[in-house]
Amino acid sequence: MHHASFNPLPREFYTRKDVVKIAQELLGKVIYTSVENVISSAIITETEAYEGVTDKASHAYNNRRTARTEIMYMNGGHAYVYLCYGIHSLFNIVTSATSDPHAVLIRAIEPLAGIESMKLRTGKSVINTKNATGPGNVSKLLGIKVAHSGIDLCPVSESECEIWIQDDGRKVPDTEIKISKRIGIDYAAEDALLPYRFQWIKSKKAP
DNA sequence: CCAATGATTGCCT
DNA sequence: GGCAATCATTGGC
Repeated sequence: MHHASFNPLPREFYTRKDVVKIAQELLGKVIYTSVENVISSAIITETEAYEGVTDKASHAYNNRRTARTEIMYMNGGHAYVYLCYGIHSLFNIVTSATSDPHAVLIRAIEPLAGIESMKLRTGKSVINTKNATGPGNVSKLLGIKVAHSGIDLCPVSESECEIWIQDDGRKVPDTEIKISKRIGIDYAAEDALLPYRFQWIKSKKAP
């Protein structure tokens, strides 16, 4: 049922205009990382959309361009990774076209593979394989660092890529998607209320 | 040059 | 619920 052969999402998935729709569709997709000769993977279970130049919560609000945010102006399908609070690397996926700086923040995952490496990276003896929450933790588990900012998520060959995302066939029912306002952006005034946060809350199986 | 700060986390009471 | 940790980035001087 779930196929895990190398099959990255195509560029066209990321270059669409509607970052909110893409954020929702990323639920159930699988992130793969190949760092330090280890493959890790995890299902995306929580995302947030950041809607470019019109979104007060976005780093690119009002066409703000700095060395850091320049990555957001790349074509869809690139990684935008930045350091938050001096401690945490936050992994985002750039979407839409070149010069339209949309991005999706990955906030929680369900780890699948590379669990032993995740233990080493986090220093934890137990990894939550049901729902590992927190964007800083996501990057730590998968080995994603600020140095990955700007890399292409649409690689041609498996050998030369460090991060990519696949649709491995998991269906996320609309009834299992919780939509709410985004976290930690109180400074964004009325935009802090936008329903741009998506969580896959799996229903418990019947006994 | 330099002070302020953040798309957070984990540990405290 | 409160709050400290910790530093690259940012913007102002």
